[in-house]
Amino acid sequence: MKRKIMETGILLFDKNGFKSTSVQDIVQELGVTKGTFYYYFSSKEELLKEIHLLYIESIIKQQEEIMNNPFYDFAKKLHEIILMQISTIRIELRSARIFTREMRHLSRDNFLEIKEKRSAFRHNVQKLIEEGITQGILQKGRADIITMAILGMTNWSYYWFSPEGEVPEEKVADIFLDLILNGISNDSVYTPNI
Amino acid sequence: MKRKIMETGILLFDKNGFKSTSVQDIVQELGVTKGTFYYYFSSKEELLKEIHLLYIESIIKQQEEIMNNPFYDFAKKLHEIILMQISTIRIELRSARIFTREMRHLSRDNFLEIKEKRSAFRHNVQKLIEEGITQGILQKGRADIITMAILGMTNWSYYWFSPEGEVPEEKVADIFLDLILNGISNDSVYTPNI
Amino acid sequence: MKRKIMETGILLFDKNGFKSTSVQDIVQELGVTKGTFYYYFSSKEELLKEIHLLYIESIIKQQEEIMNNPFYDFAKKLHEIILMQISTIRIELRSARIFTREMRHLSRDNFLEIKEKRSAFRHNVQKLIEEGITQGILQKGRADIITMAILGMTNWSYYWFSPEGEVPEEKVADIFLDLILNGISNDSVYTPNI
Amino acid sequence: MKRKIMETGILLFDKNGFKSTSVQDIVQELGVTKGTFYYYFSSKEELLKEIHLLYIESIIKQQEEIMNNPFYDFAKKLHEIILMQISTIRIELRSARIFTREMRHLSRDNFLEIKEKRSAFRHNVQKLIEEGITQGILQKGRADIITMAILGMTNWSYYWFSPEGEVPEEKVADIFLDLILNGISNDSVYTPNI
DNA sequence: TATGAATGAGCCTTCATTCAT
DNA sequence: TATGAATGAAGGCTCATTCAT
Repeated sequence: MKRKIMETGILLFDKNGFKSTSVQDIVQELGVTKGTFYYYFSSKEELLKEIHLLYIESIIKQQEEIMNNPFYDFAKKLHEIILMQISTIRIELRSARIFTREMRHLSRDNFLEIKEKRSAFRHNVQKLIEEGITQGILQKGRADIITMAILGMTNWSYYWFSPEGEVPEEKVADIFLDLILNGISNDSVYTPNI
Repeated sequence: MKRKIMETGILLFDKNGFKSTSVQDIVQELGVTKGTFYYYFSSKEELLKEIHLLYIESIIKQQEEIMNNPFYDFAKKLHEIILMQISTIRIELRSARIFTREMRHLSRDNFLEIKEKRSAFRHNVQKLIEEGITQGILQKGRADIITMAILGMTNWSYYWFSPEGEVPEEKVADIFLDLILNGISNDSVYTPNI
Repeated sequence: MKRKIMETGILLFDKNGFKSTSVQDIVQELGVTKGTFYYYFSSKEELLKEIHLLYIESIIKQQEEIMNNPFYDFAKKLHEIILMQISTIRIELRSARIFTREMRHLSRDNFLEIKEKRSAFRHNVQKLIEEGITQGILQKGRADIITMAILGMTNWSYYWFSPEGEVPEEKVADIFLDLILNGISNDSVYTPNI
Repeated sequence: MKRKIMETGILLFDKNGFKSTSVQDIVQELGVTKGTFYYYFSSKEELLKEIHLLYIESIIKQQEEIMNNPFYDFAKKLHEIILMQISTIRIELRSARIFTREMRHLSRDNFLEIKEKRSAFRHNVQKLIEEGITQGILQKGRADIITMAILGMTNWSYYWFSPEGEVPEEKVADIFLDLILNGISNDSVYTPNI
């Protein structure tokens, strides 16, 4: 039952937003009563928090498996991390969207707890970029801003990518990775602001 | 007064979200009463709609000025469009965030009206990419997905870029443009998935 | 309207208790809606607080007028204060009962504010007793416990005295005063615990 | 277990009131579940009723032992009854307070049952006063109102007397009895309202 | 142009109680 | 004897909106 409530919560929070989804909406969908909801969750916010935790802990775990894989070189790691995020869409699209949109509705304590894990995820990506620079594979540059550019691409994909569309997720990951590493210009002569 | 209501609405919708901001919150901030609000706006949603329109029409207008500037070549246009979006942060950060987060709270008709303009903006970027390809400046590829990657970078910047930070917006735009055109790898030999 | 809400609140809080009286009960009695209630009071507790304040400030004011009356001697003052409390029944019986029964439902801050005024009332009575002792009118003794005995008599009367009964309030006040000053035994020879 | 539930009920009903104490509060305090509660009591009200009965039957029994003691004269009886009530504080303070405050939450039938016993207690006191008058020990007067004055003193003591304070209960009983019999004025010449 | 009073629907949450196990 | 899951009614409170002035 708890799992069913979470699934329905994810569905409705994504569709209508946390604030616009009432506990009534959730239990009605499940054919149970409000009392049941509060038997499993102490508040609507707790449900939101558990949804956040489930998601962030899942992708942090995947990320760490990639980072710690001794058979992966730098490029493979970057590719896998980007692919992982895009692939996540297929099974956790809704959670991912809730994650980026509804975090502000967590209370201060829960907010900070989630924010910390979110930062950890970002730092791991940034660390990877910095390693690439150290190894001479990447150009020197602002690793922090590059990181944000990459996360921007992947996070934004939750709002347009459709697993049912004509382009499969692997293809999107390839395009992203190629863009990030090589750019899209035909030669390398262009220098901005000249 | 109408302008002041809009400004306060932007402030609060951004800070707390559309659903979590009550008409009471807005008028209280201004020291007027609810009656006043409803004299200028027929509903809370209408305020949201006007905020959306003000923003999207402003950036569409800027975009078109760039696109139609006969003195700009392709690269300059791309640079200017990216810079324009980042620069917007300084004066319209809040509107931009509301734009990406609260659109779902518009009623069907208003939603469609805004969505159309939003698509127009995206299509203009995509058209620019396609021109670049046609002109041989860019490599052949999925212009649509490249467009989403670019929009992802810029839209995401609303959630981390701070005009008060150490990196100025022009620098961010340069980094983004360089990433998009040339990538970040040290050479061009890398080919993913081989 | 605010006054009407207070009157109804006094009626129902006395009859059924603060906790057992819902805001719905109050507004239903008045034929208005809950919104109206919350237009005048920020919470149910605030109504309770205002009821407390109205009562305690009223009797403190009366008490001070008696205490400061230069034409009253000690005995007259004591008589008037006891009579005042009994007389209050006729118009503020319900408030008086709420006062002694529902105070615990005030939040900490409101509780302390009311408690302070309540103590002031008690201290004034005790001060009067101490004056009587100093002036040689009363026997020496524990003024504090005597005070509690007197307050017990008068406060308890709220639970049995009926203004419609055969004994008028002045008569009750006389009996109380006589009991306090002279006791009920036929002579003064009795000494307890011998 | 039943006894433990009653003890906890007494504790919490006194501390927070009947209405503000949930069955959940009680079983939580005991580390058991709601099912257990309903195994021993058919409803929350039944617990309240048993608490009332336990208390009132206990003090009625004590009262009757005093009244029927052939070695006690009138004054001794009055003294013992007052002392008994004050002494009760030490072991049954909470029950006594619940008794005077929560009776209204009993259903009609239970209410009447308890009320009858309560009246019996009061009538016994009044009968004692009347006997004193008949025997010429007390002045003629309204025995009913005198009774209420005495009960007021003793009942009120539940709200201020502390067994840990500097004045022991025997001393309080002595002061009360002396006040009732002899009054507190230094002579007997005072006549009110002249 | 602006106010202030009122509405009514809906929201989150609590809680006494039931019942199969 | 005791548990754990579930119910359903009610409670306090919020809020977008209306309307006479």
